[in-house]
Order: sequence, then C-alpha cells, then structure tokens
Amino acid sequence: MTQNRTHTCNELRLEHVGQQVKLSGWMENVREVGQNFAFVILRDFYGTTQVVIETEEMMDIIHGLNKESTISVEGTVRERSSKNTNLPTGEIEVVPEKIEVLGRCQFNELPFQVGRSREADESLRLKYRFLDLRNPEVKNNIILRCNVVAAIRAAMTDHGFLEITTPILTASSPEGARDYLVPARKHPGKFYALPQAPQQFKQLLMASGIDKYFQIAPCFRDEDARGDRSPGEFYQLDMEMSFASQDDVFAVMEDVLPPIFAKYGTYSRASGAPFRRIAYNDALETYGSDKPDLRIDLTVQDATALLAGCGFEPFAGNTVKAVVVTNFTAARKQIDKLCTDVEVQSGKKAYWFRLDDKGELVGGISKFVAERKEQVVEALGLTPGCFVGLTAGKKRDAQKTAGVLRSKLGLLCPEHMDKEQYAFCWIVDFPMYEIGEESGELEFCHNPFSMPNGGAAVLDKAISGEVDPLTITAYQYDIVCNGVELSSGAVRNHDPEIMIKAFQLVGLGEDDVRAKFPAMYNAFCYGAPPHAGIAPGVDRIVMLLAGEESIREIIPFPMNKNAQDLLMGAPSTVEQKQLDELHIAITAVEE
RNA sequence: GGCCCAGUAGUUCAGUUGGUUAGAACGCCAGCCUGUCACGCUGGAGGUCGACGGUUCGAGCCCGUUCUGGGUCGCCA
Repeated sequence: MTQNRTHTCNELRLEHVGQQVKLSGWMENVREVGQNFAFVILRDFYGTTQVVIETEEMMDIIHGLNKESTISVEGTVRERSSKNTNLPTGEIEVVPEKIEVLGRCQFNELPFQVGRSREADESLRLKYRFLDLRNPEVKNNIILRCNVVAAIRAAMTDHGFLEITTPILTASSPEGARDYLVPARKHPGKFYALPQAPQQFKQLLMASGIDKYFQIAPCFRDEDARGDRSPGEFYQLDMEMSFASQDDVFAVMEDVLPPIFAKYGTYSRASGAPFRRIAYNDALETYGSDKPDLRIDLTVQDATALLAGCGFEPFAGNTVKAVVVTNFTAARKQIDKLCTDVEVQSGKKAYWFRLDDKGELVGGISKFVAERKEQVVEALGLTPGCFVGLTAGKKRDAQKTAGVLRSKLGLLCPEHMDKEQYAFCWIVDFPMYEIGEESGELEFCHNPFSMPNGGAAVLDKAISGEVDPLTITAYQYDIVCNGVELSSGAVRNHDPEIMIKAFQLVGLGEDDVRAKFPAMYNAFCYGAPPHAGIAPGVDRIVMLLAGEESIREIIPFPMNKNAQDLLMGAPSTVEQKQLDELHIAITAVEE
C-alpha cells in the first residue's frame, strides 16, 4: 500500500491470519496485564486494531511512549485466543516484530482524554481541536458533512445546475448584516467587503444568461452567535434559476433534500413532495412561529374573547393564546419547569390550568376561569385530562410565546410529537412591508429584491392609497425543517420599473436604487429573465442530520461565541508595517 | 449591549448553617498481574477554590467589583 502501512486499522480479519502486515496509527491505549505482556490499541482514521506485546524488547519501546504518539507496527496477524466480537477487528491481533516511533506525543497528561473529549470544556476542545477531532464521535460529524456536501453537489448537478464560484473580495452592501471589511492597499481609505451572501452575483448570473446556478457558498456576517448560528462565516447551498416560478424552486428542493435527509440523517423518514405550504400569518396564528416544528401535533388557539374580563390581571386588554394538550400526565414539577423554560426563552410568562379526570378545573389560574367553565370547555374543546397552557400580550408577543410553549409541550409529551422524522414545510406569502419598530415608518419586511404578489399594479394602488401596503405579500418563502429555518428564498424582482415602485413606497427614489445596487439595477435595464432561488444553510442541514444542538459540532474548526479562533489565535494584532501599508491607524484600544 | 447560569486537582464534578489537613471518578506516576478489551489490585503525586476588595475570630461557601465561558433576547435585509 504505502511505505508506512499495508492495511488500515479497520481492515484485518480472520482471513488475514498468518499474513505479514504493517499498520500505522495513534497509540490509543496500553493495557499491561503482566510482565512483558500488554495489549496496545492502535487507532487510525478507519478504526482500531489490537497489537499484542509479548517480548521485553517491544515492551521497552511501548514503555517509553506516551499515549497518542504515532507509531508503525510491522508483524504477523494472529487469531486471538480470546475474541471480542463487539469490535470489527476483534477476532485478530498483530504480533509485532518491529515498532517504529513516528511522532512522539510529548505530554503524558493531555488537556482531555481523546475518547471523552465531548465531555470537556468547549474552550479547551477548540484550543486543542486537533486532539478533539481524533475522537471518532467528533470526527464522524465532519465526515457526515463531507458526504452531505458531496450528495448535494451530485443532486444539483443532476438537476442541470452549474456550480459557479463568485468573489470573496467584493463590495460592501448597504443593507442587511454588518460586513466584514478588508482594507484596500492600493486604494487608501477604501475597503472590500466579504460577501454576506452571493445574492447580487447570482442575480447577475441570471442576467448573464446562466440558466441554473448553484454554489456551496461561503458567507460572512459580522453578527453575534447563537447555538445554531456560528459567528462570522457559514455555508449556504445557494441556488438560482432563470424563467422560474416559486413552484419551480420548490420542486427542485423537494426533489433534492428528502433523499439526502433520509440517507444521512439520524432519522430515516423525511417528508415527501410536495411539502406543506403555510402562509406566514397562518403559521404565526396556528403554530406561534414562522418556523413551526410540524412533528408536534399541537396547535395554538385564540382565547382572547373567551377569557376577556376574567379578572386575571395579565390578560386584561391583551391578546390571549391557548395551547391545549390532551391526555396530559406530566407532574406539577414539570409544569413549573415548563413555564420557567418558556419565560427564559421568550421573555414572557406562560400560565396554565387543567381539566382533571373528574372534569374539574384545577391548578394554575383555574380560579379565574372557573365561573365560565362551560364556555371554556366548549370553546377550547376540552376533555377530562386536558392541560391548557396560556400566553398573553400584544398579538405578536402572545403568538410567539405560545409558539415557544407549544415546542416545549411537544418535548414534554412524546404522545404529541412524532420525533423520529424530518418534517419539512414551506412558509409562504411573507408580507412585503412592515412598520419599523424604531422608525415608525414603512420598511421592507425582509428584502427589497422580492417580487410583490400582484406586481406593478398592486404597488401603484398602494402608492395611490387604494391598497394598504401592509397587506401586500411577496413571492418570498422560507423552507423549515423540524422547527429550524433552513433558508429564505424568493422570486426576485427583475423589473427595474417595479423595483422603483417598490422602493418608492419606503420613500426611496430611482437614484437610491441605483446607488444601493448599481450593478444589479444596471444589468436589469438590459433585459433580465424572471428568476427565483433559495439558499439553505449547509451547516444547519448537517446539524439536523447529525442530531447536534450546537453548530460547533459540525464545523471542522469553529470559532467560539465571541468570534475567536482559539486554535489559531484569531483575531490577533499585526505588525505596524502591515498597518502602514494598509493606511490604517489604530486610534484607541481598550486593554 | 440587556438578562440568566457556571468558574474548585490534568479532565468532569461534589463540597451540609461560614468552622480542624478541600473530596470523588477518570487521567497521570510507581509496584504487582500471561488474554486484556472502560483490564484488575496496591500505593503515590497533583489545588493561589477565576481575580481583586469587603464582612467575620474564621470565607471554596456571605456581600461588592471584575474577568472568562455557555445560554437567551437585541441583532442576523
């Protein structure tokens, strides 16, 4: 095979007994069981093989070595006298004639034990990521990521998409997230920016006549991290299609994603085409979220009128939402924890009462609803054994808190959550505009590139005041899986005239459009095809497939929450000479 | 930036109302052990209890400040 090995550490079986072999790998463990008698576990990328030490000569070599050193072992394959059928190579062992030290591990105490690295403190794991990745459990997520990316590439190519790379050094974009800036040495005072997404480039590709584009695209946004959002950089399956409608994009995704999820996922079931489509407003009303987990069969009901004037102070003057759970069996302690968890996550309180087995209203705020028991039971469809979770506040707050409550209840009641599957849905008909919370003015709700439902005509009516702009929806959609938003996408606005009208409503003119998106606007003036696309997050897909809660588990070299690379020591200070070349003066650094 | 939680041995953690010499497991070191496979047995080393200040006769524990990490909200067109 190579100079260093004839086989991998997961290759030898009974059929190889008697053969002369050479293996190389890390010395994972040494079990000494007697004078000059020990078992060495040799590990490489592929697996482990037992090496049996039976001579003083071999023992001396092993004795002088720390675990995690790399060695090569030349010897004979032998059938074990005591087999371990739990291991692929458990029926054989290698009797060495020669052991060579390839790379010495200089430390007998490691920052953590490799096989238990997932239990160690995360900062330590990130600093010693090369040790962490030796742990098969950790490494396997990275292998999964490779397989998923390869499968996505194959499927997209199969569907006639071309993988085209777009620039990493580009221009700062005026809206959206905070940019990462790169000073331009040849242009003092000017900056490149790393792309937040290849959005404008892919639309330019459409205007260039590329029919179907995709890319596993690196994206950079200087925003704070979350459990499911890594700081700084991430990857998207970015795609765009010419002369395409919303349905065309849906059809591609419904064809590409489920087989990959079913093959590589923790669960083997994935929604088939077509995925359920839920209008944005309906999703908020029914599931309390624009990214509902459809594995949970609970829904949110409105109880505002039902409980108006019941005397419970938090409900007064507010929208009230209810989540009813049948056959509720969780203990009081769990209910308290549920309410605490909801408040931690949503910042708003949850309330509750139950209809017990005898049909009596009990617990929580039951005394406030007792006098209208009949109406409550009928309106909410309660049966004995029901739990009713309640939230209150302004409409959106009550909805969203109920959404959090619904998710937590799903986790608490296995009967109401068919967990072992990937349940996809599309959220469609997003509003085009909203009133900005800070400005109080009309603003784009998501992005200004989407085609309004109704086109130029509806925008004209909004401009003339015949139509409330807040009622205009866009051909904008999200793909959601198990409560995780994988991506937004849209049918783009490719018509300069419609674009100007869309911007006019938020108080911007043609000059502003030109100034903000010069290349794209200009290109669209030369005859652009209608086009649509989407960009599901690769990291989140792999997370779902691996069943991981933290995005760091599926990234080879992740940064920590504070956007620091603890392994490489980034960000770091640089030489004054570098700053001078870039025309940068550091004005103040807090120490 | 706001809020919540956590910092004790190399690692993961326990530590009672504030009270003698701060413990356990794994790891490490030494010895024993000829079929282990999470090997076993015996012994040992290893601690500025994140830092600073305060209360107290006495602080790992109480109070204040601060640093670090994680979660969450803001933010992410």
